[in-house]
Parts: sequence; structure tokens; C-alpha cells
Amino acid sequence: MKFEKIPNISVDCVVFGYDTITKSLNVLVMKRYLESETGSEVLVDDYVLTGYHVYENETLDDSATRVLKELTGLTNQYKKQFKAFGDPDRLTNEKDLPWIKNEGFNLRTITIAYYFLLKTEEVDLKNSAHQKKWFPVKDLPELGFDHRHIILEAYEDLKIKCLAEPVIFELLPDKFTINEVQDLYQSILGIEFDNRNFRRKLINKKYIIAIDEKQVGVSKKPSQLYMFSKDIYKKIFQKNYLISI
Amino acid sequence: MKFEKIPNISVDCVVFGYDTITKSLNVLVMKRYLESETGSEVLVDDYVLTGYHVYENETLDDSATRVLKELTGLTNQYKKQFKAFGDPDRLTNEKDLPWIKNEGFNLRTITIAYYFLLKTEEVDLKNSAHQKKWFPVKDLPELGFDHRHIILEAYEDLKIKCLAEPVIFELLPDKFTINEVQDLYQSILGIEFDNRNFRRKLINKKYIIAIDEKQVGVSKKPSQLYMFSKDIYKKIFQKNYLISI
DNA sequence: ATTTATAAACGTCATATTTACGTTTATTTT
DNA sequence: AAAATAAACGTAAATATGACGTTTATAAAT
Repeated sequence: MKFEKIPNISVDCVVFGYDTITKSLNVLVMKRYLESETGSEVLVDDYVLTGYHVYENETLDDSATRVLKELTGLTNQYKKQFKAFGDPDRLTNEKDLPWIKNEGFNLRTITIAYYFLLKTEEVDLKNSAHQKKWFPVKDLPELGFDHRHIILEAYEDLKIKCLAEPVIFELLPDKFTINEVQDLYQSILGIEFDNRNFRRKLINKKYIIAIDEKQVGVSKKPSQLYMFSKDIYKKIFQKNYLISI
Repeated sequence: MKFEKIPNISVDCVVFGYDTITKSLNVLVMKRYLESETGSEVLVDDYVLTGYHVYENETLDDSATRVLKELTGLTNQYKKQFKAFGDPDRLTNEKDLPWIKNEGFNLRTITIAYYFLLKTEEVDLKNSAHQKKWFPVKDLPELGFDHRHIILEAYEDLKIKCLAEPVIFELLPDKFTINEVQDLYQSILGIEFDNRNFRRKLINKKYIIAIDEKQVGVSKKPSQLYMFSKDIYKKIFQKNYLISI
């Protein structure tokens, strides 16, 4: 394996996680901070996506997987390459220049952007060199480069994706309630569903399996817990070629 | 505008066209031919997608548009960036090596792949330096590099896209019959629809407009011609957040 | 122990959409 | 004028969706 970096090609990872408490779809970003040499002035103070150069002897997918692992320690998460970003001016905002000068970037770098879906509780933010933080996709902090743009495009892609494929379950704990699924759909899509209709629709799916277990520690009627069976989904799923234009 | 090529970044264009006569979804590819220096041996003889390096001061989209223009003379066609391809070995098949040696490629080139949808009759294959040819996506010739792979991924993306957006009309003449639309859907999706149901569904759309004109030169009852109004579509279209998992 | 509050869960009906067919119509060819 | 044929229209059952009202299980309060 050659570990030479390709100087002008990178991957960037938009990591989505869902907070069932605040019912917020979040993005994991990394603190970026730089002071002037004298330390008297803060040159850069914002957040960026995690990304890195692609190595000479590495596939793009492997590169993204590697970056995610360094960020979260996790492998085998849902991953999608959704778009390449390569505008000539994507790294040349005024506020990014000190950072670039410091890091020795190639100004014309094309980045292949991926998004990941994972269960928030699997990520340990403590044990890490970098300062990482979750932000609601609806309330992002100041972001460097074109990273806000990249996140928003990832989010648009996710919106479409979750209507056509059961990716929603990648963001939920293994055991979940119907209402949690509904809340998550609502967070992502920004619309509300009728709970009775939503519930009926989901429960009728063969791959949504009621388990012999109920929510604990709630001060009201505890919910029935369910699981998603990817195996059953794959078996019974048949593409409906419904033209919805 | 700097016309310096970025040596390791290219765009490749999958150009789709539809042949209403043969009812075939076709891809436009370019002949690739190379003889040994003595002329005694054919080193390369197959087809490739059209692509080119991205220029230093050019967006990826502009780069793709430029390549399409050089290939077809056309601008303003439907265009979608659908995936980046960057496996380390994507250009290093045995049969591609003589070509690469001849052209002076960078062996680790990442390509940003686009597909275009256009009306076959608008393309003039005659007046061009290169030898270009349409092939059915279901019956592709021998292709160089990873271009078969790229075409098949473009095709998969198109299949999904045409179910959700009215891109189908990019592939048809301005005036078309309902049956032509159905045939095209069937060619793309590889399934059959009931003509009576398909017809009703389409005719009920406000943006499918019957014009005061009928097919000519047919030896049976001539079909009613229709047009697609993108304006009306944009006005009345409302996203249905139908979860179909 | 009983009541109260509340979220979970079930039920019903009207409407819209899809699926699966049969029939009629307009045109060219014979 | 008849025959052939693709275009175009029609209908009924099944399924899915949307919009609501009601019941149930539990913890907390009385």
C-alpha cells in the first residue's frame, strides 16, 4: 500500500446521526482553530467536515471508510458517495486562506463527498485528538470552505433516499418504537404524518417485527418495541415501478 | 481562463439517446483505434466514452458541458453528475496500456462521470473528426477502461431518475404520442405497462398537452400528438412524500 | 384503592389510485 | 365496401391513502 497522498483529490464525509431525545438530525463536524503566530489574533475559528486526501493506491470508497474510522472508530456503517465538488473557488474564501497557507493544501482540490448514517450512541466523542461536535442539520455552525454547501446537498440526497430505501433504520437503535421512526422521518423530511396512518403502514410491513419487549423508564404507557429485518426486506422487497411524475 | 489541464482529473460523459424506430435506449461512444508503429498489429480497437481533463479554472459542470459540445455540438442538454470513479486500477487493464502510453495519461486519474439526455435526431454524427456511434445500452460493444461499468451505473441512476422526474421527455421529440412515451419507459425500465392504464395516467396530467396535430405517414389510425409543458409541470408539481419502502 | 393524566394503540369510512380486463373507433389497405 | 389493425375509450374490483374518533395501558396524584 502506497501511502502517498494525491495532492488535489480528497474525500469529505458528512456524518449523520439522529438524537432521539431532541428529535434532531445531526451532523458531526470538527473544530477548526488557528491563531496568528504571535497568538494575538484568532485567524480561523469555525467547523469543518472531516476529510482527507485520497492515497495513491486506495479506492475512493476505502478512503472514505478510512476517514470515518479515524473520526469515529466505526467501520461498516451505511455509506453513500453522493457528489463530487470541484469548483475552482471552493477553497478560496477569504477566511479559509490562512488555514490553507498553514496546512499546505492544493488550492484546486476536488473532493468526493460521502455521507454516512450511524447510530449516535455508537460514537464516542471523548477519546479523540480532535474536537468533534454534533450540530442539527437545521442549525449548523459557521463552516469552512464549501462545507455548508456539501452538507446541504448530502441532506437533500438523504431526503430522497429515505423515501425509497429503508435507510432510516441505520439512524435508529436496533430496537425502536413506531413513534421513533415517525419522528425521524418527520425530522428528515420536515413534514408531519398522521400517526394512525403512519403506524398502520409500518406495522403492516413484514420486515418490521414486534419483539417481546416494551420501553422501560417512561412515565406513561410504555411503547411496543420493534426491529427491522434487513434479511426479510431483501427477500420480499420488489421494486414498484410506479411513475410518480 | 486558464486552459491548463489538471493531469489526474477528468470528466466522462455518458450520452443517452432514444431511437423511436428500434425502441432502443442508446449510448453514444467514440471509436478507439491504435496500430503498432510498424502498422503490422492492431493494439487497440474498441470504443470509449468521451471525456477530457478538467481545466484548472473550470467547474466540473462546465467541463462536462464543454466535452458534450465537442462531441455533439449541443449545449443546454439535460445533464447530471452521477458518480466519481477513481479505483487505482481503473485505467490499467492490459488492453488499455498501449493507449495510455500513446496518450500520456496519468495512471491514477479520477473521473467525474455525467450523463446527458438528448434527442437522437439533434446529433449529427457525420461532421466530426472522431468516429462516433450509437449502441443500445442493452448491447454495448467492447469498451475501454472502466467505461462499461460507468455506463451501467449511469443507466441504473437513470432508471431511478425517470420514475421520479419527467426526464423522459428529454429523450423524445417535442411532439410525441402516448405510445412513444410508454415504449420509452419500457425500454428504460425493462418492464411492460398496460397501455390503457398508462394512457389514462399520462393523459390526466395537466402538463401533457394534446396538440391539434396527428401522426402522418402511418398506415393505420394515426395517433394524437402531445407535448410536455415544463412550465406547467413546475407550477403544479408538488412533491409527494410517499414512503415506499 | 381510586382517580386522573397522558401517550400508545386500535378502528372506521370516504376518497383516490392502481390493476385487470373488454369494447369501440378511426384510418389504411385490400 | 370489407377487412385489418393500431389507437383510444370504458368499467369494475382491489388496494392504498387521508382524515378523523375511540379505547387502552401505564405512572402519578389523590
